[in-house]
Amino acid sequence: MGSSSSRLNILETASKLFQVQGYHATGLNQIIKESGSPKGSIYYHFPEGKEQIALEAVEYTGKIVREQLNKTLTASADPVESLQSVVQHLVDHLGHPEDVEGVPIGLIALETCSMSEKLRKACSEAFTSWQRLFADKLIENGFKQDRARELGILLQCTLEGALTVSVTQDNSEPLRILKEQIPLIIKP
Amino acid sequence: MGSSSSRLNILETASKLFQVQGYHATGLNQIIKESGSPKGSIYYHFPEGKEQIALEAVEYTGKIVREQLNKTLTASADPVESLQSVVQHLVDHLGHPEDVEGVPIGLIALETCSMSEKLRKACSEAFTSWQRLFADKLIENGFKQDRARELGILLQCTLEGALTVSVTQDNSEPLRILKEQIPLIIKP
DNA sequence: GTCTATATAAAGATAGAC
DNA sequence: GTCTATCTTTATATAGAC
Repeated sequence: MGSSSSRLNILETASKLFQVQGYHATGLNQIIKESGSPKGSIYYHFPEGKEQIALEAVEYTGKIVREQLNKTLTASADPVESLQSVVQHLVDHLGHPEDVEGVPIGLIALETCSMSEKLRKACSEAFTSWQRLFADKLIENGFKQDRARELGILLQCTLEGALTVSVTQDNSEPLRILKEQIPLIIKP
Repeated sequence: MGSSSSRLNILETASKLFQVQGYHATGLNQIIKESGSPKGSIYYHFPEGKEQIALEAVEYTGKIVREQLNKTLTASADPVESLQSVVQHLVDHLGHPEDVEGVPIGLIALETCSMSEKLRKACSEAFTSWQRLFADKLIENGFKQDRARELGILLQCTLEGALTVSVTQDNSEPLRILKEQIPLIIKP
């Protein structure tokens, strides 16, 4: 261990800050301060600086969200019901972005995709992995592979959008409407 | 006129930059440089500084997108067909964010909603106005008012999300899938 | 109304003692 | 591995000549 504890601590703090505030609004100074680590440590653990931290933060958040999605999706056998649980979970955490599942990576994706190809790819891969989880759930329930893939992408996009609009409007209605319309969208 | 030309020029330049790069990545210096206006002018026309420019840029972009949506939505009587045209229009402009309809205001909305209540409200109102355009189109075509409102919100969220994911993945597939699924989503 | 020079704060990054 | 002091650049913002 040794370094691990301090490194992970920085990464967790950075991940939360990047999610809520975005890449450019989050300064190294703030990461230092909130993580409790000194500025010297940050460049020891992440020698390539801010971009490296962001890259690892995106991968880290991608994995956490993947695990959370997996848990929620397997809680019920019915795909409609489990997808509705995913949306409900977002509604429940709307005002509390201190949890890692707040506004995942849409913000940092839009901020950095035209600036760093590395970061764009990392965000893209996180999105793809979530899409695949939705698709797999549908395949398990008898959907054809191509149709499941299509719906997986559509679902992830719709979630991303409804979350963005709910946060912006400070209102859970967009997410609640999406939840109600899930049965309509999930059709073979 | 007099001031109008210079002022509008700054606003148009700022709107494009905010859309593509976001609020924090866009510096006043860059707005000055690309608009050709001198730094003195920017504080003459926008005495409250960057936040005022961003606020007016969001309102400006909201209006431009509203006008563009209106045009596309009235081109065909059929709501499914005209909504598909809206999506196709986004696909066509994916790689060219120099047009104002590139990645409208999702980025600046996420960046600023937890930082400035003024800006959050401006973004929220732009979203609402677009949702209303979709709803009105559906009401014209015999949808009940409540159902049309619901679908208007869902459509705007889905567009926002599919655009975000398409830009991030550098791939029009998410938007194209959405286009194909519009008939499935638009059900009374 | 236009433009330049400058003030001031904060960013990312580095050096080097411990 | 940890911490501090500091370098350099850039950001927003202002003052004041023209």
